[in-house]
Amino acid sequence: MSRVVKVEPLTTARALRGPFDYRAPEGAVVGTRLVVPFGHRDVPAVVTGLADDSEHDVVDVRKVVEPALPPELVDLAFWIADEYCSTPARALQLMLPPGGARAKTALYAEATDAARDPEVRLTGAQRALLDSLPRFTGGDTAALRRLEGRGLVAIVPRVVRRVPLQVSVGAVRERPRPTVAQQAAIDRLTAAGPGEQLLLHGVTGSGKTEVYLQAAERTLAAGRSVLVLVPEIGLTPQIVARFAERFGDTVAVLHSQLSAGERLDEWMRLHRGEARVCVGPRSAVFAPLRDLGLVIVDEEHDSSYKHEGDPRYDARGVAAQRAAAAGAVLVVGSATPRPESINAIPRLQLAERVDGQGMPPVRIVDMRSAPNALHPDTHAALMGARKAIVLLNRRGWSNFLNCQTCGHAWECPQCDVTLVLHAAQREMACHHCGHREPVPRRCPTCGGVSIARHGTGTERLADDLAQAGVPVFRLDADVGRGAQVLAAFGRAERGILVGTQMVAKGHDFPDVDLGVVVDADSTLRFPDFRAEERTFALVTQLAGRAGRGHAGGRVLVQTLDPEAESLRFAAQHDSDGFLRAELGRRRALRYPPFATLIRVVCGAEAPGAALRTATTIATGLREGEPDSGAGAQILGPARLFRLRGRERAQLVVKASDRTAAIALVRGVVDGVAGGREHRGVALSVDVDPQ
DNA sequence: AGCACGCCGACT
DNA sequence: GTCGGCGTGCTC
Repeated sequence: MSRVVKVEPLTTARALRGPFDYRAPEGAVVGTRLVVPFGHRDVPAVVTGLADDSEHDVVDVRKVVEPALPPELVDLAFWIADEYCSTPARALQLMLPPGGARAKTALYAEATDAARDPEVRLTGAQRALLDSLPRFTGGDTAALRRLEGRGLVAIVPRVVRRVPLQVSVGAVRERPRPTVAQQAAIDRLTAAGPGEQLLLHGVTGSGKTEVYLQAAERTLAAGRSVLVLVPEIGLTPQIVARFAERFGDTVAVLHSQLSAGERLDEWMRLHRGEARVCVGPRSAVFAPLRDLGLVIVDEEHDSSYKHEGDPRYDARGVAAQRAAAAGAVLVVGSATPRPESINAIPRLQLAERVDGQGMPPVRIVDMRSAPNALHPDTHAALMGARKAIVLLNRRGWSNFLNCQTCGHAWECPQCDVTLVLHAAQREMACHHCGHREPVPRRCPTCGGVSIARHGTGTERLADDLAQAGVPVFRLDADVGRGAQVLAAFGRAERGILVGTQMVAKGHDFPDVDLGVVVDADSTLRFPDFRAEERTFALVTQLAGRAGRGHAGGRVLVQTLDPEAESLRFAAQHDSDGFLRAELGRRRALRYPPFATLIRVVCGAEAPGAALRTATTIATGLREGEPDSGAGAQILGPARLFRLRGRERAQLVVKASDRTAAIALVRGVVDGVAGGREHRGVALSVDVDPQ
């Protein structure tokens, strides 16, 4: 029995990391959760190791907290801390069971032996009540309490499970007969050995989900568990429903739209091994599944797999690590796989839709001489369509207001961006920090009353189209229940679904006959090496949503750059051509997957502090680089726009040796974070930035 | 990161 | 006289 536990206190400080030693409580193992006295306060903590003695004077822990974390998740946390240049404590925070709720109990009544005595005198109602037991007391608590008082009934609290899924019991759908291509993929997946990775590249509608389901079925039959990651569960209820339908109670879901209680209960079902399939978004990669046999990452190109807080983990990378550590098979699937995946993972293809239809024709619409947000041809097509999906990646009414007299532009007081007009709320909002202010009546600088509204967002476009007399359904972060909007659009005979990127995800409606990308340049012009990939994926995904019905369909893509390669390939549905060209470009420019990028962002309120710290880090990196073996270029530092009142600066490391580069950055950043001259500067390291 | 300790200025 | 400013140092 070890006498000392090695403990990681769950603090957020970069400069502070364990392990710290405490006297081992009874039964402590790796993963045991604790509250420990730390400094002048009590702090939650996790046991990360055991030892016989310590060089410190150890003290007792305050308490042991149930349930413990599975030890594999403790290992995974250390891997994340290293891989994403964070700390073990921050990584461990990600693994904790959902907080803010306790197990729910209700009163449960059972008849005692005394109740069986024929001498007992009861009214008819009491007899009926006794005969209905055992059950939860429900509305009969008072009556049952009276019987309890006579010793005829025992009432005890019992844990009740909160159930987030409506599993349609008995509605188990006939499983479709796989196509030849699906069967080949299923067989290949089933034959895959421990730790093997496969990429399922299937066009929209090619039946990837059925392949996942059958692979999952075989994994479960072999006694192992299955993890299924999806981009955003609110917009992809269909895949959850299909897993639930096929596997019933064995499926647990974990996502932010569940109540805290539901989330805890689902987590506990996984922890106890009652549920052996977990479906969820990014954070579900930390689900406490045991004996993992299959990890599925659906829509693997989706950027929501990247976490934007510290640690800035990539759930795709974490999923691969988890699968490798568990000896599980990893399957990543997409109609538009990332160049990284194509380069690294053997591919299984599903080239045909299961309904045998081809892809809809895509036309590129040249906007260079069009005065309005919609080209006249687009407008005409929309008026003639039965059901259309219109994608405009800009929320609000218009994204830029200025005074026609003096030119004053309205900007966020905290961030260096313009405020976006939201007409329905009669306010202007900053999309970065959430700042809001009323719509101005006059210019604060010159008093002018003529204010121009530039640019078109989803709110304005939806309004314009509704004016034209077509039923419009708007879907973006400003409208509450996205699933309800999608359901209403699905039921409608006719109409236009207008929205941001989310309209191109997950759902499928058989009768959509037109897809429109209003402003393909909004992703294309983004100053980012993934701009081409994003644009290609967006157009291809939208094309996949249009033309599923008998009438066929078509797609219009408005752009100021009709020659853009990503649009040309998307219009030809040539994903292999696109990937070949994109990989060539990435190789030439030394971008991922041919190099690793690491971004370091410094932010501070004090003027100049962020840039000063970034410069110190850049200097440190340049000095350390020759000995590191990372083969790294250090780009920057460069100023970023101000955010939430904080000045920011970033630098980027582009390296050949990933592990060496991560070690180099970690060393320099931890050194700077530990020193006091850069206090007040927040440091964020992003390995593989999006 | 917190939190306490400690050593200096302007108020009841 | 004390209340409290935030510089400095520590957390098994």
